[in-house]
Amino acid sequence: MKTLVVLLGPTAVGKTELSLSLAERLGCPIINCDSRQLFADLKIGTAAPTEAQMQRVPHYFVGTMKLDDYYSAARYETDVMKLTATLFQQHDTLLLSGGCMMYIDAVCQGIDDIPTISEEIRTQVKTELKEKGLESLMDELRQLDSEYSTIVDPQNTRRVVHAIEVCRMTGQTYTSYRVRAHKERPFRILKIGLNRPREELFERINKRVDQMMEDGMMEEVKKLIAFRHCNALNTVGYKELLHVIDGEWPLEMAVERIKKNTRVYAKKQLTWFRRDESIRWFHPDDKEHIESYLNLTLHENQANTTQDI
RNA sequence: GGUGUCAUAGCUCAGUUGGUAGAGCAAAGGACUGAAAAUCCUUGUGUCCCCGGUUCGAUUCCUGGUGACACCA
Repeated sequence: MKTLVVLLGPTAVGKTELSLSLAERLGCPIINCDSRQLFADLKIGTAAPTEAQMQRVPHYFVGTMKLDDYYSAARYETDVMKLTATLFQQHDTLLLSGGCMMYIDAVCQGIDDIPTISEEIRTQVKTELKEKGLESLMDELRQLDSEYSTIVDPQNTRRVVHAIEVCRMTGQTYTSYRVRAHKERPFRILKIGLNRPREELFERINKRVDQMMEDGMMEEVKKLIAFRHCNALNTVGYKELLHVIDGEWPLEMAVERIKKNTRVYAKKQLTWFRRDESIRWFHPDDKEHIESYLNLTLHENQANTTQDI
């Protein structure tokens, strides 16, 4: 039986470093699961694996996309399933590493099969939102999909808009697509969560942001101004520095905001992970226990397979 | 040494004409299915510096400490 080891945890906890040594130990490549490290031009601000690190261990889905490429959790699911099907022919174990909660779930549980919204309908709804406001869209949603309209957060523009897009696109309710069925995977999934005491984590975040600034984060952002309207740049670090470039914020304030927003992001990740009881938690420095846990579980697995034969 | 001002949440401070207190920032909790580092929701944490006095009641007024700051010597 094949096993996908999922290494997850809040930002800056130390996933990259540990993933390298685990991958070397397991003799497998690393599949990135960070929605922003996928973009080629967001190297410094997303703390993407460096050239040297990727030389040590082959990585997939790092820097593979352009800023204006369209991407989604559903595509990620498809891409990863395709990739693992190939890689598992040569490896018994694969390592997926990252902190993108929704992408992890898309791979581990699957995501509903919803048609991709056409550009036409997207702009249509967007314009209506601008002209008539969210309340009016909510009214429409009550008409189109009354069931979802009672569940959705009426203040959350994104959710309301998307539901309406699906209804218009398909002529059916969004609810009818929202089955949330757990998909069976042809491999076993082992989730390893990394976490540290808050204080420790926050200190690492603060230091890492300072380091990013030293490493030329500002220059990185300046080069990307032409792409500022891409969703990929609606990312912690980039959006704050754009305010500096626009002369709206002093640099110092932006750096503080980046630190704060990164802390908030880490908290959100932890909130999401907390409800996932299948995660086995470790301190990133506790390599010994992580490795022995992996050895034991993978070994056990092998023994069982042999017996089955 | 003298005089004055101040002492309230993790920080900066407001306030209570005496009925045990609230803003900003920081922080905490949560939601989440094709934009997810996105998007959205909720929450005030307190020996009101300490000992005593007045009072039914003191964080508030008074005496005395302690500490910080300013000015004068």
